[in-house]
Amino acid sequence: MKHKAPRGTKDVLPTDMPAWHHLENVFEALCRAYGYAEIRTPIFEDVEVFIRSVGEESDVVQKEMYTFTDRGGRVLALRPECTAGVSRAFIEHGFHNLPQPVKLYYRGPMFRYDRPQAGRQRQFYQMGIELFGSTDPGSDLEVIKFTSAFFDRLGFKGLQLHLNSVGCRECRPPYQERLKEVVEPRKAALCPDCQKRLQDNPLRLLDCKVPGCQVALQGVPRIDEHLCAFCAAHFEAVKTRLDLLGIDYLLDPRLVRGLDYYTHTAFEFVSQSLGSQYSLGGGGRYDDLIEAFAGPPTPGVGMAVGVERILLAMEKEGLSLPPAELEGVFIAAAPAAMANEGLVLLYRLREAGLRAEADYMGRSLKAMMKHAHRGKYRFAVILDEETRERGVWKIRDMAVGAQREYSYEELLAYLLGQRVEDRA
RNA sequence: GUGGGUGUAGCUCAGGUGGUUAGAGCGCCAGGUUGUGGCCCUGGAGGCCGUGGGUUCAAGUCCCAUCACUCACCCCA
Repeated sequence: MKHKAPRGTKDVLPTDMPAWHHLENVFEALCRAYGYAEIRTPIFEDVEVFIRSVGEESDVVQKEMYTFTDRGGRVLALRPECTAGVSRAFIEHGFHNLPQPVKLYYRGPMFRYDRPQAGRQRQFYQMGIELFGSTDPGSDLEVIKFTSAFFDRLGFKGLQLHLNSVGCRECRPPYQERLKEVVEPRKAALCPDCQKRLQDNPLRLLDCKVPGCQVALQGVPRIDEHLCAFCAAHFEAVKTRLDLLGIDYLLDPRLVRGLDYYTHTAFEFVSQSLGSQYSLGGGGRYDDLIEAFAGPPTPGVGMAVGVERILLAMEKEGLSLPPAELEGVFIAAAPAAMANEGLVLLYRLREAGLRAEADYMGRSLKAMMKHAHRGKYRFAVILDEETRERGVWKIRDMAVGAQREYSYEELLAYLLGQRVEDRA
């Protein structure tokens, strides 16, 4: 084969679409209920947008970005996530002048240059929400509850919600210093990556999975024990609200998340059935992000879920989609009829918005019936020499096999008036 | 970026130690006594055996490279 989809990308085929649409429909129904409005931002931005938001030191920026220079010499990058772009748009369009909070949702492809694996692609789809303008713990709760409701409606059982607070610019730096001090003497026991992290981004030490590092880090100070008064109170308030709504969570002091803009609440929904790419979605609070873009200080909290990964998990857990209904009309007509009244009927039905199809392949009646069956059409209209002579139209209900004859007017009234719900 | 596994029809997979015209199931197409789907039966189409080199009289089979997928690391959706 000469050309294949580029490494780490996938075609989403017509047969995949029912599952995709199901996810999108469930997500958008929640957005409506929760009051989120859609925004679509460009698929690429100035690299700076991502460096400033996601973080210079993050893996995403360091080694996973698709960066390129356009013909005008602009340095751009395909978006590795969408919070940065949405935040940029928030400032650019003066959304801080709107009644707060401003609640936005998005969906679309993201790009990360990473080694592909099941559940990890170079182009993948995320759907996410952002709530700007409030520090109220209720807004953290809303975002988490939204995510949890989303997974519930898809039929997930047993997903785990990991929860942590990563502090704020008041309490995180002192904590990071403490961490450095404590870990420094044990430096020799750490993996090379962690030795580097100790310098650049000590928080990331915490979620290293190398066994040696975990041992070396035992008894290290926990961030949830070093939060400032504000952060501690905020975290408590979020937890209280989760309890109130009966949402189970697992406190995970090692949950750090790789995007540097997070402050306070960080959370992640984790699947047991997925191997190492187990995170189905996550998010948190980012109170300094808008300011980092030179916008007016504006807190925010948001989340994103990964479409392909959810689909994988649903398949593994045997979660079914709503069954496909029989729908529409297949016109099984002899050639002479199809050149005349069959053609007229076909477009009459289509103009009325019905799913209607006829044969272009010169099939026999038997083959057309089979085709109508496989194509999941509800009705077959059968036109042959005999029905033409008698001036009647045969219609067959494929669901039950019942068949009857109508005049043209009756047929139209039946198909258009009652749509396709009732039986022949 | 590091290490392991895999790569044969549209799909899921068979093809001991290299040996003629590469198979099955599903799907697709056609037919089963002059045109009515589902079940069943029969037949047909469809494969540069991922790609490129090499070894050999002979390679789907062995070797090397490359690409892709996959698992783990890493990272995260």
